[in-house]
Amino acid sequence: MAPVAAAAILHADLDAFYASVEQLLDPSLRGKPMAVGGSVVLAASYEARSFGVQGGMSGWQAKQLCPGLLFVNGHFDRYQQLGDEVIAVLRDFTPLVERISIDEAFADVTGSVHLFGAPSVIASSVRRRVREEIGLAVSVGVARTKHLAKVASQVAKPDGLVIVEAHEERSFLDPLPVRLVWGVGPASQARLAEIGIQTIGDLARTSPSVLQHLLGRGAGTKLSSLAANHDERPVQQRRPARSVGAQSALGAREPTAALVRTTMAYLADRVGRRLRAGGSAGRTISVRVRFAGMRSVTRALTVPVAVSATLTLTELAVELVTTALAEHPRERHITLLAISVSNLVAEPALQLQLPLDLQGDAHRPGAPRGAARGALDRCMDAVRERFGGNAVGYASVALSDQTRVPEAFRELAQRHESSGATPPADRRARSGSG
DNA sequence: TCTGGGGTCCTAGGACCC
DNA sequence: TCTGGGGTCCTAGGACCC
Repeated sequence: MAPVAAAAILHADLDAFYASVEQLLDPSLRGKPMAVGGSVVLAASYEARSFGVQGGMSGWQAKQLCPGLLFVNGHFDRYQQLGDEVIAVLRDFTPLVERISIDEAFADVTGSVHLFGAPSVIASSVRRRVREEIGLAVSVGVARTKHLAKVASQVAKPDGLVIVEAHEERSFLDPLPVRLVWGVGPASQARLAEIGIQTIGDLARTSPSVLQHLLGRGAGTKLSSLAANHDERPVQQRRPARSVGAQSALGAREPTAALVRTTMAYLADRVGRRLRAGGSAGRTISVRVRFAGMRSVTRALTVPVAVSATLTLTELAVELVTTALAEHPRERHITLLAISVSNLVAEPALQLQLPLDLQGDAHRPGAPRGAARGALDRCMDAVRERFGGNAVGYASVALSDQTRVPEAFRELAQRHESSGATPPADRRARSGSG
């Protein structure tokens, strides 16, 4: 009898993904400090990182650090496509692939060794194929658990492979900074530092009750078990989304009724479209209002029937935002509005919105009611699918001035839409808005 | 000049029911 | 009329991740 093979998990993480894709597409960018974005750095090449440029930084801050920094617009459709191709390479070795973002995935290759060789061989094959067939560098960590594999891939960057054998897990983890533990961010890191915890080894030597006291019961327990290297989470092929949201930064604006209505219509439209495209609807509608100084409040409402109709979402969201604003009368400006729909359920064949509409509030004359809303949405979705995302829209959305949102982010959010010619209807709407 | 957009999970308190 | 115990659902806020 052969011994039972130890579990082997790969974590594959593309290096500086957006920036690397841009360098792949445009050879003149290769070897140069460059970033995707403009007002904000979405991703920085390794050449830029050596100057201290990091994702999330403001564009101007990045320029201070690296005066020669080149900014390019993102090609988000290409990111999605190339990310998909990398995942497809992983799937050639095992069906057990858990994608956790556009550029990152776990693969359980425990059962694949008979076909493809040892985990280290598989990892090398993945890296070679991604390099040769797609043209990108991917770092890979290989270990017995997801957490170890993920830590290993971080250590492997850039363009490396780190294999953690079962007998060396402790010696691998102990000297690493706590920041590499999944779930330790700036806040936890600061709290841990206060009691002298710097490394994962320090963390592992700290009693769970101390960590629970410091970070809360849930976080403390989770951290203890990860640091003690007890990670039993399986690679899960697909988890359904638990929420769908959209947000829009506004600068500092006076929260007029018109601004709230227009922005929430725009956001509800995006969320509604994605819900319907995914065949789902949600019962809980949450909004977030951010005031100057990053203070923010959230308001949520759970309704008896799941909704996905744009107009219904808009009305509920406007009401929630209006309530939140009324409770903060001293705030002069808002800097962001957001909507999120959770408590998701698979959408029934027909929208069951009638009970909600019986509330009958907030309807403008001529606004579609009840089941008509679902029909209208489906109609507009179909037109958009054929003619592009801006072909039709609710008047208030088409007329809205949402151009403050950086182009890159909007393209990311709207990457499924065609970039073809702007239909006449849309031009009229825009020029009509003055 | 503090920053963009899309998510997940956890906690604490309250309402409500049995 | 008040008390005790237990469960579920909802809301608001926060930390964290990519």
